[in-house]
Amino acid sequence: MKNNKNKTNFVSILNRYNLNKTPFRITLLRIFHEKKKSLSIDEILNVTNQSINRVTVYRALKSFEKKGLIHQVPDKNNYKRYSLCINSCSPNGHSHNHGHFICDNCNETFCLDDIPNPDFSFLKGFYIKQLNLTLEGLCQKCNNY
Amino acid sequence: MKNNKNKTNFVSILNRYNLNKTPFRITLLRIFHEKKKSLSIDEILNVTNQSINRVTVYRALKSFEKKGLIHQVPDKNNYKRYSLCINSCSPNGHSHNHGHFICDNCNETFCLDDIPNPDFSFLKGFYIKQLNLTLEGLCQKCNNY
DNA sequence: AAAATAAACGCAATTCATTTGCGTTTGTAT
DNA sequence: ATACAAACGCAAATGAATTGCGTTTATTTT
Repeated sequence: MKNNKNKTNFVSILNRYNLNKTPFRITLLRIFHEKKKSLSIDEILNVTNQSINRVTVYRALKSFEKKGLIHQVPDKNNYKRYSLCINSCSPNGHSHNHGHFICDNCNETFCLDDIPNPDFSFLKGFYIKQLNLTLEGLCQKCNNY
Repeated sequence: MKNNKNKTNFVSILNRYNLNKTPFRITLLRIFHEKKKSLSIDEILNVTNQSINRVTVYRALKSFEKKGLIHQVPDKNNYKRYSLCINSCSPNGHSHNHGHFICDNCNETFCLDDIPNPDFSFLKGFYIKQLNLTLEGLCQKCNNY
């Protein structure tokens, strides 16, 4: 029951974002919701047990991004990482005011949903469209060992 | 006179950071000081009129970074970009509290030296080593047209 | 100041994440 | 049920960054 309900839920999300509902894309959306963190291509492939072609993952991520369902997040190693959009994203553009914490040790990425809004009034004449904030250091788990 | 003085200055900086003083590395350091912004490999090559090999630039940047003279900054397109370290960087580690503004139009990158320090006390248990702040939008020049 | 050693350099070749081409399969709309 | 568009898998291509290696230049030692 629960699974069925969730699946329906993911399907309706894909519907809302005008994305085709293939088995893999439903799975991909579920993975993002379950992991609650940013994901790299390899992390996705590991979860899916390599049953899906790497190129398919790249293309799915790209179309998810284009429709405003996920967004790219910065990564230490200049690889691509994606994270679910919280809100106010659309095919016309992304707008994010949440930051990311990347752990130097385990390489996990955490979304910081509520960053205190810094005062950028000193940037006279600049039009600020988007704020990207990335913290690096040690996450709770790695900091304790 | 002025040029000579500046050159001496760059040489002494390279000395302080234990870097070899080849003609190109002196030039590279000068470029960073003149441009006062983050630079990509291609931007550097353009300034040097392609008179230097691309691989040499990559290696110089890497050794500058290793010694704590420059640091990598995030880039929209996942290419490598580097920026002068303001202070408190060493071979043992980088620590930056300044942010960067990237213009969507002209693609210039501006260092924001004094960001108001946001309050991250809500990140209990996390050890924050580095803060990367990137703003995207339009710079003064592009905003006025 | 010359010789010895280490680092920087240029070139060609390699690596590796990401993208593209294309024929086939699957999802969606008529 | 049929037609059309999008997704898929495979192989090949792209392109930023790295590596190997022989040569040149900078630094250290004598």
